[in-house]
Amino acid sequence: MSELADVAALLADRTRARILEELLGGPALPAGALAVRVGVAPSTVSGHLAKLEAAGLIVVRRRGRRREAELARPEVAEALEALSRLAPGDARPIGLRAVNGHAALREARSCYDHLAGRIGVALADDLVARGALGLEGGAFVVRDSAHFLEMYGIDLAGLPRRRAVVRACADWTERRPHVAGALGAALLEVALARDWVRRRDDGRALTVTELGRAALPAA
Amino acid sequence: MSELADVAALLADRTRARILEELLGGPALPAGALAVRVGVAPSTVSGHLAKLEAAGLIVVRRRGRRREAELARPEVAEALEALSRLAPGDARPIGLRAVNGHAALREARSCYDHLAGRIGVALADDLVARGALGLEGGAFVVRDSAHFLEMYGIDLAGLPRRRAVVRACADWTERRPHVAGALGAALLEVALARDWVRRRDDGRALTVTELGRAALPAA
DNA sequence: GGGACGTTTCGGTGCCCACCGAAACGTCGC
DNA sequence: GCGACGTTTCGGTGGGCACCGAAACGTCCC
Repeated sequence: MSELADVAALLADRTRARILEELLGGPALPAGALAVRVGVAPSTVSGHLAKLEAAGLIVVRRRGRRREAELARPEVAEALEALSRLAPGDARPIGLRAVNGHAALREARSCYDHLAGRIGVALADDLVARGALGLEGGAFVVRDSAHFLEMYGIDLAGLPRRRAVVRACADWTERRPHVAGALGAALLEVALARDWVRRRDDGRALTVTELGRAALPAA
Repeated sequence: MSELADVAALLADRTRARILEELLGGPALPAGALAVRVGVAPSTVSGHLAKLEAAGLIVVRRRGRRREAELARPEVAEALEALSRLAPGDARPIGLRAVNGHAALREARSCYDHLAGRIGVALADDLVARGALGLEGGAFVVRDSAHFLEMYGIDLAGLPRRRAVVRACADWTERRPHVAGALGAALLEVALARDWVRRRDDGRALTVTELGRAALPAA
């Protein structure tokens, strides 16, 4: 009964919540770096990561002598955002206030592992306009004409099948769907690799480069 | 810092989680009834309700000598559902398993205060088809031709303005948007008043009556 | 192989909080 | 008014858990 409380208990600890918020930024982080960022001993972080992994909220990859943690699935990011919408400081009537101080976040940001913000929404619109995607009742479907994406080095057939290939994700600031799922992650990778956008070191915000302004449909 | 953990802590207690799950069913419940349902002393429930109210998760109305609690806003229900999607038993690949035992829930159920399930989705589709609503990028907008709803005793102008008049709510079992917000709540009220659907006493599941099968677009 | 580095395990300490019962408070009905 | 009922406040008890430091473990680099 009430597994809900068990999951919530994992997020109820300040340190674990901070860890997950750091992971929300996108890139996988090793335990030691997390310890510095949230200001606790490495041993403490280690214990937390073990619990989060056991619960399936994060996955931990061995990478050399360090172990990098990242969110396990998009639902985790969605739950985190749904919870922060309940926070007292978040009583914005129509959805801005908290973001106003962060203009960069409105322009372009990564939502877990895919593009969000105005750029993300514009990209989704563009893919629909080009016929690559269809929007059917709030969910995206891939259309045959999506093959032009292979131009960007995205192999649709080769995308991991563990998650929905494409999924609509209601954007936080724009209140419009953008492309999440494996395709969304692949698109963000392409944008980073081609230097259209760059991660700002503080986490989830992205900077659109000159190159990106020329290449991306929204600029 | 990290208000997320504070909110999560409210949901992390088994008893409080049970209380909120009961409230998810829809109707407001007095403290004593909650005590019986979750199996703790009334004094314990009283303490929990005070905390939940202080945090703005529920509102408590005085009604005679009893105090009835209900969820404060749709975001609370959304966060609860987002969290239960993380529960270990909920590892359904494409979104069924947990509901399979509850065929009634798939057919029609109330999601916080509006119609959901197959009926709820069909209703939303129907309203779009009739031109009452438009679906613009994942959010519903009210169109002029929505006036025919007044036939059902729904006064669009008289709906409370505190919340979005109409809002798309991604349905749990159907993965399709249905009508939430004040209009969604009003529609559920109409359906209950005209005996198209009846609440089953166990909470959120609804039964579609013969009358409803004739009147509702989906049957 | 040896030493540095990142990570984990373990024991011990301390705090926070859910629970109940008893008593006080407020409301309803006669 | 006076009981009955629903609810709240308060003190005391108990359990669970986050935290750290020290030591063990595994991996990389020279």
